[in-house]
Amino acid sequence: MTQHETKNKILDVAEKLFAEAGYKATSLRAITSMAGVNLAAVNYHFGSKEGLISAVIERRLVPLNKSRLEQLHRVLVEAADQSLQANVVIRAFVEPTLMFTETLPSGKNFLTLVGRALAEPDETVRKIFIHNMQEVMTVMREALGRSLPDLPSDVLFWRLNFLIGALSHTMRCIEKCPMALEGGVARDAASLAALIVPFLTAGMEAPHA
Amino acid sequence: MTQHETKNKILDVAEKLFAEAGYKATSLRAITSMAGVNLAAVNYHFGSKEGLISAVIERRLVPLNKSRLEQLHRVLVEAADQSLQANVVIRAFVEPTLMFTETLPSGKNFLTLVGRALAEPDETVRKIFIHNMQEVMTVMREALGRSLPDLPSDVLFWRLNFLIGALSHTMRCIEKCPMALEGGVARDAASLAALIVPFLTAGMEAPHA
DNA sequence: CACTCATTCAAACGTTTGTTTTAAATGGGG
DNA sequence: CCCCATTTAAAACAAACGTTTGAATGAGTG
Repeated sequence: MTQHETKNKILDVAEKLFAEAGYKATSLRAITSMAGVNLAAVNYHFGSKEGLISAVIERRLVPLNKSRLEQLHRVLVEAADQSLQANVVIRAFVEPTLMFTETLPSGKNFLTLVGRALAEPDETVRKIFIHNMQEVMTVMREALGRSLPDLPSDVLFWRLNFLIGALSHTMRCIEKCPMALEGGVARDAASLAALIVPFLTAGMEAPHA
Repeated sequence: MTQHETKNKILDVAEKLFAEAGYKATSLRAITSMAGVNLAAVNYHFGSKEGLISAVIERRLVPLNKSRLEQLHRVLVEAADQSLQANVVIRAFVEPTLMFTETLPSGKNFLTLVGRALAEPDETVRKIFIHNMQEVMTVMREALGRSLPDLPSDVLFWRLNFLIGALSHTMRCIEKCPMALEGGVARDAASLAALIVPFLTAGMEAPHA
């Protein structure tokens, strides 16, 4: 097995097991044995378990955020002179996110993993995630601010948090909805995006006291 | 130290440490040493670590859900003949939740803990939480359905999930917002509720395709 | 006082964890 | 062909984990 194959096999299995059982509860022995590689390979290639989770997250989050930034910059340029609509900004952020499940076979695993990152008690994981989200969050905030010029800064801040909360919960629900009430119909990523964008847009545009 | 004191001291410390570091990463030794009790006391009084987290959650979640159900039943009765407004239903659910921080000194710890429950990778914790949420979620769904009679069942289902996601993220943000962008102003529970209710109401009432 | 029994205690149990260290085998690129 | 990064197997490491045990404690009761 070549170096490239070994590293990728570890990343694939780790992504799957981290998504299923969480970072803390997944042992390196479970990962390496399922990947069919030696236990020492993780420390050899990634330095530590922390290096592994970092690599697992960044392997997919960097391209995803690149895609989100492209979409955001596109709608910002297209609306350079005209008014920028909130639903356009929100769609630019949400669609690359949810569509990620269909870009890769392991897309659902990754969305589960990263959708849990903000709620992760382990500071290690949270810091890796937040560090990678800094830029796109700043741009997102500016874009939303431009589309909602009458919204006070701190109201915008909290509504952006509500948006992030709703979206990250939805990302976790794609693989398996934890609260499945009877009659909860599964949705593909596209129709889920079509459902959540109007919800978030209305919330962002809601009147405030 | 009486039995009552021992059990409560363990519950208080466990609530705090579980909120800070999560269920898996918090050891019984850390809990018992901080509580000033013997290590074996946990297994003696709660049977197991799982029994402890169950007791920690239910000690506060049962009264909280009782309060939420009271509010929901109240608004359902008051609007028995007239039309039921979505913002009234949402406020009946959200306000007891966020106000919980001011009912008890450890309210923020508990909200952090339970706000993370749905994202918890450990199936044990998730099942305890979901089991305790079943009834109030059913009532909440019925109430929202009555206030939004034109909303298809599966759209209501997903929007309720968006609501839960936004609220649970907010619950975790009360103690410490993980994504703190510059200019993020802290809010007390009351003004946070006043911020999130219009957001969620507009989202629930948004037009759908 | 003696007895009871729930509670507390120190100590140890067996298991699992991440990590490191051996040494030998492997195999692709210069 | 040979070098060297890589892979492997095996073992050991110290540390931390949840749980169990059996003796000590001590307040309440007859």
